[in-house]
Amino acid sequence: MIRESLTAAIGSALDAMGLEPRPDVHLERPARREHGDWSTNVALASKGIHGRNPREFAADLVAQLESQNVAHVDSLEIAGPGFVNFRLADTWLFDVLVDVIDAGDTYGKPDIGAGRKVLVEFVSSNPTGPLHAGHARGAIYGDALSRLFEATGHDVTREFYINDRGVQMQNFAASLSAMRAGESVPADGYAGPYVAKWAAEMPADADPFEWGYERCLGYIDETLRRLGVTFDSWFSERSMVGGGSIEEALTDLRERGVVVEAEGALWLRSTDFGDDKDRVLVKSDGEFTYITPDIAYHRNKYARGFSLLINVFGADHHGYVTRLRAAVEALGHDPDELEVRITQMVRLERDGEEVKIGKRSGVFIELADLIDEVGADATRFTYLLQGIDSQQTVDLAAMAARSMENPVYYVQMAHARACSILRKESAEGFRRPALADADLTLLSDARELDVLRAISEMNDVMILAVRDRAPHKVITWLRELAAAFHGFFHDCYVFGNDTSPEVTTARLWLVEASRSTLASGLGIVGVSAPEEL
RNA sequence: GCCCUCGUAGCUCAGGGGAUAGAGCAGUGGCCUCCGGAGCCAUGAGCGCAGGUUCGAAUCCUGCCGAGGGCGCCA
Repeated sequence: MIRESLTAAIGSALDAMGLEPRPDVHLERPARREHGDWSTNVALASKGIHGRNPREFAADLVAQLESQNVAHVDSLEIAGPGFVNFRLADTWLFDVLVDVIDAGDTYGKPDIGAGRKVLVEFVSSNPTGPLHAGHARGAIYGDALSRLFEATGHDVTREFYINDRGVQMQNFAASLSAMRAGESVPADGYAGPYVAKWAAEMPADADPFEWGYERCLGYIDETLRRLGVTFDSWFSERSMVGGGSIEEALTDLRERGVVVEAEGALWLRSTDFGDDKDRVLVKSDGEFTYITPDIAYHRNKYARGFSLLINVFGADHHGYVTRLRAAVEALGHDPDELEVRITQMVRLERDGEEVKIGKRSGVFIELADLIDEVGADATRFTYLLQGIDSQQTVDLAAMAARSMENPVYYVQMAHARACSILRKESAEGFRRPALADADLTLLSDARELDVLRAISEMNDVMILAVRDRAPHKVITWLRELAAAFHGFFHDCYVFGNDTSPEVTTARLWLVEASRSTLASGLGIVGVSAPEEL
């Protein structure tokens, strides 16, 4: 690949110049085409090593590179304070096309993980009611991140932690019972319409706790599946109570001397590990606080041999992060292996009016309703448009629109158009020569080359997206690729009246490569790639 | 009061310490004998404020202002 060959060429040029120690070489795609196809700032960045004027150093570097006759490189120039810009022949883009066709679905997916075991915990909502729209961001982000890890060679486990023990579950069961008996729900109970609906379904002899638990979790799973989100593992909090692992965690903490008894309670000395106050583990009434099973849960995660733990939390739980990290550190684990990603809130609008979400607000939008209204693909794509660090505002009508202004439709349309051209190829009975026999140099239109340039960026985008845990970078790139393809589609007819068979052949291979890359990219974010819309 | 995230074009948002900060929508103006005009092209407008680090800052650091969220022996 071109990045590797250019990096290697610069490296050996630096060696030939006797630069010690050899600096890291950063190659980038300049924002402006006038600055060439590729650019390196190494003459600037290594000023501390060579101590020379960066432009003079760059001149020597260019001379070295020119003597190497690097493949595809047309010309080199020094620009600005000391950048070295590479201007490449279009032939490098034809290699990209060949790479895509050869690699198929594996194109642009670097093996960064080398099988590294990653646990992604997300959603983990209480099994006391349906998922609502507020859960969508975490669900979609967690799943897309998992897909991104998988696509880059990681061994991913998606896990849902079930808080199936404690006061909330008891309130929920009590509410079901009361509703079933025609009584009003307890003061701290659940009163949403779904409770009445489920209570009516509940058999008279059912245990409301167990029945409600199954009913609710089944519905959560069903809703998530409709979004294309499936979990490999459902981890029950109750399972730890029966198995004694909470007690083991407490014993472990005691032996490590990081707990203290005071005021009738057992406290974790979390201030020793960066927390701003110590936390109660066992209340004076003998009950655990909510953090105690969680400590045991995370102790279990480490014990299962994952080398990276990722927790996706909503912004309303961010205050919990410090004490959780303090707790795992108190257990002697490396807190750097635990990464907590916080998703900021999403404001849903309809006609400019905020649509309220929240179980207790009366008019909450169930996630299932959202999927009904806009569809799984549009929901996923829209929620992934932006990074999770920013609060997001989305309009339901815009999300559901079946027009090119809707980014999900725009990208899927590019794929569908590619498919329509390939269908036309069959319909016309066109006999396309093998790729090796195609003359790709006929792809000389700026539109054609722009498509190849966009395709060529996939590998770099994947590296950055997984490094930054940022699936939205894949989305941004997909939109650019789709834009390039639409431009090509508009200006370069594959079966035009005055298109020669040779040009048709080259363009068909370009269409094939585009279709493959679009489908692959959509797969990484979990959005379908229909052949027709 | 303390902690977290954010502040970029009229709106929704991209932006890897690099060169003249990008895209969509909205606005204005162009372009339809042919693969889907559900489109394509052009055009105006912007880094909250003030310092600092650096050859170079939207990006890193500090302070201020503004928005959202969080600070329990609740989960």
